[in-house]
Amino acid sequence: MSDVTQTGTGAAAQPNSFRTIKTEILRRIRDRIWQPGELIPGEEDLAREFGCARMTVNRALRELADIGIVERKRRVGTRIAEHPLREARLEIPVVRTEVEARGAQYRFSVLSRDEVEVPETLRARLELPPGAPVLHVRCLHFADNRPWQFEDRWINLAAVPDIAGQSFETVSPNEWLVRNAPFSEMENDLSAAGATAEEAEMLGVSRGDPVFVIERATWLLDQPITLVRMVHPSSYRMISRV
Amino acid sequence: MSDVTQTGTGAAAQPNSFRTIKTEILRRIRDRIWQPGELIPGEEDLAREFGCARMTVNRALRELADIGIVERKRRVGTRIAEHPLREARLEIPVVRTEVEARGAQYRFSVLSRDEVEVPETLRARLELPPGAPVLHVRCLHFADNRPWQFEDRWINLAAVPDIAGQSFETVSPNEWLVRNAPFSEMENDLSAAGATAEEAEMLGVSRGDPVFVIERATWLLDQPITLVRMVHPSSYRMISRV
DNA sequence: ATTTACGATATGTATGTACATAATTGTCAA
DNA sequence: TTGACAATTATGTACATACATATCGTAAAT
Repeated sequence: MSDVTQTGTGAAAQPNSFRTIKTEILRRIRDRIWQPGELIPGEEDLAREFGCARMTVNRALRELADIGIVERKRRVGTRIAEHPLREARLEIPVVRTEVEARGAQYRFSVLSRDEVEVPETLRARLELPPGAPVLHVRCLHFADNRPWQFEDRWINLAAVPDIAGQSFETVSPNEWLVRNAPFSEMENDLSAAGATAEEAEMLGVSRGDPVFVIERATWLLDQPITLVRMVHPSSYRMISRV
Repeated sequence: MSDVTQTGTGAAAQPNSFRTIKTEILRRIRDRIWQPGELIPGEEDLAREFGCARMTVNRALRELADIGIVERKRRVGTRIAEHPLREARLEIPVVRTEVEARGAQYRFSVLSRDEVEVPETLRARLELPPGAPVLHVRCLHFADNRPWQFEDRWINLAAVPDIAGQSFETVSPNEWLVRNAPFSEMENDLSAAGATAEEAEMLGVSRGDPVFVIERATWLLDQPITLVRMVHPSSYRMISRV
């Protein structure tokens, strides 16, 4: 949400833009004029105060509610959130980009590639019908020829039929999907675990050594796209700044 | 963004609500009617097609742009994003809330509490002047009496002087800070590691066992607030949905 | 050929009005 | 006292209109 856009011209910013109102409300919270938990004036009142339409105040408040700064209830009003719910934004980069951003040489290799019927264990997790065809791909990604990520991915072929013809010689499944299969819902599960025998071998660590695991499932509306388990050696760090 | 709200009454949903349009657009993307990178019809056209006002289409498209599904440019139009959704939002909950949300009993104990001059190793990381007074607190958080998180925290006393008088008998440092020390910048570093001797003892695991580590630093503008290392046993999962 | 100016156009936003919906409050009856 | 129900009210959304703003293409000027 880039709210930094300005007029560009030397002209003063609109005094009654929803952005102005948003900022003013944030200021009043910061300066403790409105305390957490407190009920603030209604849209009509604010509109009168700021000399704008109720719709404008509505948009400002709605966007503040979207990011958890205020809480709104019909018939009740708008109140400053008690615990200004903080959230960090985690970037979800393409592996290649991530490796290259660290100045390392990127390389990947496809370990296996099978078109199969969805195993029962995955069926529930991905919300697929029994016997649905899926593509199972296992990849190893390298940074400067050292194992960076072991990727074990299942792709719903019904959702992404075009991928069946892909050889993944130059473009990794990860990158292909990012470019060709949009999704609207995503679930990420981050954890630490001990490396399984397979993971240990792939990553060049010992069995049971700590590894950083990202399990991600994506959907477009209700249609499952892919489920992937990405395992990194413990030197991996996931960093986010807000 | 809870877009699941429905009418509740048996009545059919408004055919021209911005939600309906949002869903229909997502459907067309899913069904490959509109491909990634493709320019879709303008707001006017869509409004005509759906039999609604342009404002309604505008809101649908704006919200889709907010979550990265489409990209919009003036004079150019709206196109399906090539690389949709590149970030996930991770909630940063209060430990107590997090534990209680899993239906477990929350308890914490303060292991140590010292006011000292900032150690040289931390000075650079926190961008503090040499000799700055800091509060060092170590806590153990429990879920149903099982160790949940080992917290090792450093607090910049210059930024949060009020905390010096806190005993942390009922309110944990974590919670106190969330409620009393707003911050504007945050840096999170997530990783997997092998438990140190101390961490292993605290968490009731073996030394070297995988643990999930969150290291977080926060600032208010340029002023450092706190640096904390939170260590969880490997059963811990950090989940985010988008 | 290159730069500048300008018009066309799609999105961005503000506004007033109207009605829908949820939740609280007050009223009345069992 | 309690429960049911209606009135009230703040937010939620739809719509038509008007104007603002960014940017592209093109034509004119250098």
